[in-house]
Amino acid sequence: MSTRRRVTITDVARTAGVSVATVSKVVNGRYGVAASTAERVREVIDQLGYSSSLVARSLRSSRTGVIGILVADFEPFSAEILKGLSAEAAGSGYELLAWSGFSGHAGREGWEKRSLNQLAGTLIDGAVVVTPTVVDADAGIPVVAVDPHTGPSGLPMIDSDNFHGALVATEHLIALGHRRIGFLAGRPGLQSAEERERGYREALEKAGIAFDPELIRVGGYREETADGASRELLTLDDRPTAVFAANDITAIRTMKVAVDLGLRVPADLSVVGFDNVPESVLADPPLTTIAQPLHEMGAEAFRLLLALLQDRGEPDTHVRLPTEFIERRSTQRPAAG
Amino acid sequence: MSTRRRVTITDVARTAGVSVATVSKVVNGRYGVAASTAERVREVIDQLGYSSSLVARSLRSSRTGVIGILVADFEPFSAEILKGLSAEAAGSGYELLAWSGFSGHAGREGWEKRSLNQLAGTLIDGAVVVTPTVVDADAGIPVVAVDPHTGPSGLPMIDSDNFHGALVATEHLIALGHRRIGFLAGRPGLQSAEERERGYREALEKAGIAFDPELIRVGGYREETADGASRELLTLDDRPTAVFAANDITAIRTMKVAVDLGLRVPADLSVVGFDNVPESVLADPPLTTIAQPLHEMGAEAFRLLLALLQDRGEPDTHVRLPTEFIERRSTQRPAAG
DNA sequence: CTGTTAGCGCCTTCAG
DNA sequence: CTGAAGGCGCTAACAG
Repeated sequence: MSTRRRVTITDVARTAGVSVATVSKVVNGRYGVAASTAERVREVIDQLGYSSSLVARSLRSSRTGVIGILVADFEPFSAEILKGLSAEAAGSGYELLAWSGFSGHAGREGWEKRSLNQLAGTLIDGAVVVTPTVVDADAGIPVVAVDPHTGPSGLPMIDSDNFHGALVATEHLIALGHRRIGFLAGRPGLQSAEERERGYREALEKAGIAFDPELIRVGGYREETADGASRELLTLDDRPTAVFAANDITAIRTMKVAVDLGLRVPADLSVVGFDNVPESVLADPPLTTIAQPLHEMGAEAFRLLLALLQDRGEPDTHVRLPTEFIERRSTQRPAAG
Repeated sequence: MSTRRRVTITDVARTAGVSVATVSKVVNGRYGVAASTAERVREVIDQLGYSSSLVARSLRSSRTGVIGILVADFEPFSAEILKGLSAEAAGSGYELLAWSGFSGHAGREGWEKRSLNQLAGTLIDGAVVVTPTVVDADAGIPVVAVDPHTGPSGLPMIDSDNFHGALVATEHLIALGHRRIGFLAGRPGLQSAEERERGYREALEKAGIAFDPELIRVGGYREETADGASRELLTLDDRPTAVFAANDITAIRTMKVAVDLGLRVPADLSVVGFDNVPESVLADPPLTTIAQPLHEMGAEAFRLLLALLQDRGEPDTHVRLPTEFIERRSTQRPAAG
């Protein structure tokens, strides 16, 4: 397949009969090159189709003009963040490099740190890390976290009002008449996961419903981890009549599991999600959920990072965006009133 | 912000009291290092949080284990391709690097070639290019194109049955009773854009409806370019009662423009899109469209590229996937029967 | 104005 | 078993 080698600056220099330094100057528009020489070099560049290697260039010079978006996976949540960020970055002069650091690696653990180490300082000038559980406070470059882990990270961060959203979601189910409400928890260690659980508990308490630890299972935000958990929940002797899943993906998964078990949604089981990723509308039935302004979160992350890169803006900023309740068709009154 | 420098192999070597070569061997699991030394080095690595720089590594060795997905932008279409590709790539041993090569650059022209040149040979082992209009036939690495430009490229490619999809979309409008049907064309140069126009014309001809060049405007697949075009279409003296837009994004945009002009969709204007990106369901009203199997296309692109990387598989493969008609609520019979 | 020199961080011979 | 040396493609000083 790959017969021809990549054309390097050396090839251009040789063909044009000048030194590599001269070519470099022409490419970067530095002064100190005769117009005629520059012209000839440019011709050769066009003819050979040369373009400087990002890798070599970034190894040498500290600034690359590239911003990294580090995600575990390209799933619906990170994809929406990416869209929002991309729209905001257009015309900023920065190129975007989205990196999926998880794929193939043994442990899901520490992908954020590993990815950051691999790219920071050389390839990228700054990074936005999506749902990190561990991050180096100081990676050597500005870093902004979207929906990060619990506890102080020292990182500027963007998230949404997870507690309030979860409260509203659970209150919606309670208002419908549900009393046994299951909770499919998120990824342990993530702040959003904890806040959503807190919102769930708070709503229960406010309504005077006793908290039953049996009704909480860890869905982990991911399809693969949600199946077993929701199955456990739905096969309890006294199974819940409603489930609040900590994100849409696992909520949709729960609906699938319910159907497999012969339950109808929402007739036999109400389900509420969180995020409002596009997939939630496509689900059957369309999912009632709590919307996070994902595009706005991506855009805000970019703005924050840009401020950091330009040495303005507080490093300990915390931007919290509001959530919104979206009622669709996966919830209704419980069968037995 | 960036106080501490990135930790390099030299730091590890110095701390562990060995040479960089030894550290390199430990990292890459090469033989020829005493167990005790290796152990000590590993400890230092953990302690310092070292991880080899992708840039430096890839500059030196030809293989990086990274696959690039080159897009102009992270918009709904490429995001779906990305999701499908990512799911397929999980566990393959390859890391994914999605690169948005357009942002900030002067000309939209030639982003594919530029991006490929910048990354190929150094950073990535292979690439999937999404909707390229120009590509170097031989970039030095295996390349797969998704929904590429017109004419022979010499590249393995994935697309869907654009002609048939467009035919079905237009026939749907005709069957509803529409006679003046506008077409909002796609990005010139892309094969999909041409095929969709061909399908539109073919349907008209089969139905014995005279083709009116006034009813075709170029939407260019993008929001920014679609606004003016659809406005022109909808303000014609004898305006169309239905519009078939070459993709969902511009179809949704057309609905917005229609509303701005005081038209109701679908009562006064029917609209059909193409792609079935998640946004089409979220639109108001939900968009009738032609579905492309976007996730499958991404997955297939990865499979093809993998085959190429492993020196199996034909370089001139062309995978064409079927489309599917999805009726939602943006189309109905024309008002005046 | 142009070429030479010295690395950026890493990996790979090749000696010790 | 370990370390020193060279070079990947490029840029920034510094000579000429």
